[in-house]
Amino acid sequence: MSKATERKAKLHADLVDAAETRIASHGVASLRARDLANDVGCSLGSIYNVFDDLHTLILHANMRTLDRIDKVMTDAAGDVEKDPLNGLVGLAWAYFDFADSQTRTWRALFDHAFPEDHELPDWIYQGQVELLQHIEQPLQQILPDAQPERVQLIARTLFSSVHGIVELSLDDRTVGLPKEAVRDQLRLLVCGFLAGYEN
Amino acid sequence: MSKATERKAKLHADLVDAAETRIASHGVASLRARDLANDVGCSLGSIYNVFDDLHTLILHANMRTLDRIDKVMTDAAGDVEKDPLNGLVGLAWAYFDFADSQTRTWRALFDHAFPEDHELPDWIYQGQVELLQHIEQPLQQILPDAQPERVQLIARTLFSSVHGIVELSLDDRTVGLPKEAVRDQLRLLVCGFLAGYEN
DNA sequence: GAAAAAAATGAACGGCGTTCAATTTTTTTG
DNA sequence: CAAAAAAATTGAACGCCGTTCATTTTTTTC
Repeated sequence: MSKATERKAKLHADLVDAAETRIASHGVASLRARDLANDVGCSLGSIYNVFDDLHTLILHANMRTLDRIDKVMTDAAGDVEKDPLNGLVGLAWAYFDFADSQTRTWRALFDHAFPEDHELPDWIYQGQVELLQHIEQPLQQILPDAQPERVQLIARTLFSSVHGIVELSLDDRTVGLPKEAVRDQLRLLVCGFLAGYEN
Repeated sequence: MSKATERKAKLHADLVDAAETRIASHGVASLRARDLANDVGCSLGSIYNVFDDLHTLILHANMRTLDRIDKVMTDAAGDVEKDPLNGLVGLAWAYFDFADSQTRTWRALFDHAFPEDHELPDWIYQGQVELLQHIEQPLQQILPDAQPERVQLIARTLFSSVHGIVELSLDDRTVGLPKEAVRDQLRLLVCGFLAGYEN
């Protein structure tokens, strides 16, 4: 790798690092190009030599978050195969734990409003699809006769509803669940919903 | 009412009107103080004679949205008392219909990030609590032996999960349900969850 | 080592929410 | 009704922001 390409790659990584740190400590809304340039010791203009705009930089930080959630869910999956229903509950809990312990970082995934014309890169979409696959696997076990398309639909329903519960419970300004109640309710929701499906 | 107070009240109303219109057509993110001043024919500074800041103005527009959702849910409630379970499904559907048909307006309720120090007025919180009461009523019928605090908890769980499904399904950039599948899945979720509760 | 290409720089631009000194209008006072 | 006080209106100006670009510096090519 040429010297210039090396430096460019390092600046890219440094900027995403700095963005992650600032998002984690102060939230994505207060991310500033000038702060980032200071953090990594480059000029303001250099940021735009590496990224099209700040939105793209945020997307890279968000991709790392998606990867970390994927790891957390992989760990939580444990022995899903033995007990897929409790496995799904564990996945929901893991999602909540992540969001609860890294709220600002997690929020950046959904809070930051990208311009409507700004199309998201495919790897962000793929990162979300991979999360869904953690759900689809135990789901297919619970509903062995269900067609894959149906399993995908149910996985999205489960993810969306769990996400809603987590989101509102972590938001002080909306009528979400108190944090202490989230685990119980997540279990009731997941088990109840799938009992209703008892294919 | 004095002449001055009248004019101030009119300007207040006009500005909220203009904000609603702009939010509905272009989204809360592109709301501009200068545009609003033009819309209602006042000067830039006059806005700040009526509202502390734009956030407060948006909160008033959002409050109107909450009121409209309350109306929609009141209508949807129909004869909840006859069939509370289907009543709850109807409430979920009504919420989805509203969000689907007035997406930008509905999104402004949750999208706009108010400064963390900026405390929300109590009437916004109350507006949300009123929505919950539409859910609590049929819920108490379905679970006659449940304590009110428990019913409140379940109502929040239901609202949060329905909200999550609606939110992600209306967002092109996340892995939500396709719109066509939302109604079915909402019914399955509500019924399944409550079946799991079968007191 | 000279020419060409690439990267880095930071001042400058345009747009934003908000402020404020100056002005006009309304209300109160005598 | 006039004069004084209070309130509202105004728009230029401030400070901050993301982004651009002419210029300078560094790296690569031959």
